[in-house]
Amino acid sequence: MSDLRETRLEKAEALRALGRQPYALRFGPTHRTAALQEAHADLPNGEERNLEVVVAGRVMTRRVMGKLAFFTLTDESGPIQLYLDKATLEGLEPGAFSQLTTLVDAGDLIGVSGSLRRTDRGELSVKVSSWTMLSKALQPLPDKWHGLADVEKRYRQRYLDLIVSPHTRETFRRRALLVSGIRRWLDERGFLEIETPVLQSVPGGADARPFETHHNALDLPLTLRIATELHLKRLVVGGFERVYELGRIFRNEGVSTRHNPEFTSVEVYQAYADYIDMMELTEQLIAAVCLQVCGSTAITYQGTAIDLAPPWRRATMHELVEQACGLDFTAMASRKEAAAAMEAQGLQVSPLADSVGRLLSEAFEQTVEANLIQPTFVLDYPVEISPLARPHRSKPGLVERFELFIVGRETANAFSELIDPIDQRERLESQQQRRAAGDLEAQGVDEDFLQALEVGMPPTGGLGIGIDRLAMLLTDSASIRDVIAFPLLKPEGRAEGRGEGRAEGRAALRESPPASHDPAQ
RNA sequence: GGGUCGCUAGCUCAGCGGUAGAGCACUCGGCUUUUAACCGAUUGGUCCUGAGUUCGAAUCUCAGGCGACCCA
Repeated sequence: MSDLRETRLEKAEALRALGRQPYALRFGPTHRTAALQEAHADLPNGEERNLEVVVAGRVMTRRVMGKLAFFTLTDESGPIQLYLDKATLEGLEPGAFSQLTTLVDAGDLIGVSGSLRRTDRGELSVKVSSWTMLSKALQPLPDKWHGLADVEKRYRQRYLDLIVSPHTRETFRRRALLVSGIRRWLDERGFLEIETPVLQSVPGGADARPFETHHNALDLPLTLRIATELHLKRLVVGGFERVYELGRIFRNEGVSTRHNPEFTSVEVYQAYADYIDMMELTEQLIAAVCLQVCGSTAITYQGTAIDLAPPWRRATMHELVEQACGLDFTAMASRKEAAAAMEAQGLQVSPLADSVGRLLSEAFEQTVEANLIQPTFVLDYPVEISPLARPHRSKPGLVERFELFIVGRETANAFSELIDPIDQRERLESQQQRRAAGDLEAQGVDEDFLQALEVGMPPTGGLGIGIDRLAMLLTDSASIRDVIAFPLLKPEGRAEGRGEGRAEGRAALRESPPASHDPAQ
């Protein structure tokens, strides 16, 4: 409501009139609040410690009672109580107490200095002797007790969610630890992170529709990358034996609790390795970062206990499908036979699935996937759905590929990479035909990538891990939007009305005196 | 793409055909040990948007917007 905002603007002006700037330049806290809480846990109730501390943060709650007041101040590490005693504050500066209690609102950022005192009720507090306004908030905080319950508002105004929800802060803190932990683990093992282009002429490396954009100066249509795979492989051709890239991927797809159009992956390539090596790498890497982030490899996800201690279960797709629905796809001689068997089991058969291998994959999705709760490597995929993976060393029609499933979700995908340039060309051309036939997710032919393979690529193991899904797992988050700070949402319908409000606000600000921080003055 | 649910004060919510409500926040007054402080008074509304039904719509109907969840 603009009334609340007007009141706060008036308070900002009142501060200026008193010689207190509502927006400070800098401030030097001596401590974080959590460090104080920990270091002075032994301070008895009702006693004071003769130590000068300076803390800064956001005022979360105010309790004013005449000549004494208590505020809760929160910095990134957590809260601490401010003990505001009129006699102490006004001893140094007349009016300081009443200014503090009338011109500082919940939501403002302030800095205080004072000594430490534990109140009679046992709350460690900074007994404030002086205070500084650091940033005057014009908007009120959400309800201090209920917080921000509106899920949509939590996503649209994540800053509010972060201010009032410690749990949300912890989620993004853990995500940051996860990302840095993965990089550190790989760096320590000699992997180099090399950045590859986001803007590409030929999207490749995955089956997905890309976002399309345009380069003006070159008058060139471009797409945002749907994978980092083909460029990282070029780097392996170039002689880097261990490379990775952790970064943003863009796929022009729907939004769900498991999909955001932009998401984060890490792809890892190791020369002279195969998919067996990548399985080991995957479980070691994920177990290590889980231990760092969660303190244990035994975690709980949405009420289910998950054990990420290696080694993890390994089973072929054929075995898992047979166990789940009794269908032995190794015995299926034709698509027709496989389709009939699936329909007899009550499974859905898509007309787009034009081979035994694609039907196997559909049967897997329908009968197995959701039940793979504990970490499971699913091995040996049909070649038709794996155009970049090497043919299996002993199983015709299959490739050396695994996907990792945890809590029913695909979390990683890896191959013994296909390095035979002739085979690769045939596979991509076959993809191209599907594309021409209307499969918008089928890959195109990247001639430069094929050229690179012809120069000679060492046998290589490659791996991709979905960082967002891993973050969901390690933060016990039900939706991918809970682990993406600013998930994609449609613009609000009421944007016009709000825009007008903001325009008024800017105009109002311009009416205030000329900026005193102009260096020319 | 289909289904279910939601959208009312800054926040959290009630109201479900008859004057638009509560708690917190805000404003004012009181209060030197509170921590969802308390006590008293006041203020605050495009009931998501539009159309329809009706003497009368936040409430019923239809269409649309945004979101959540489930299914594909």
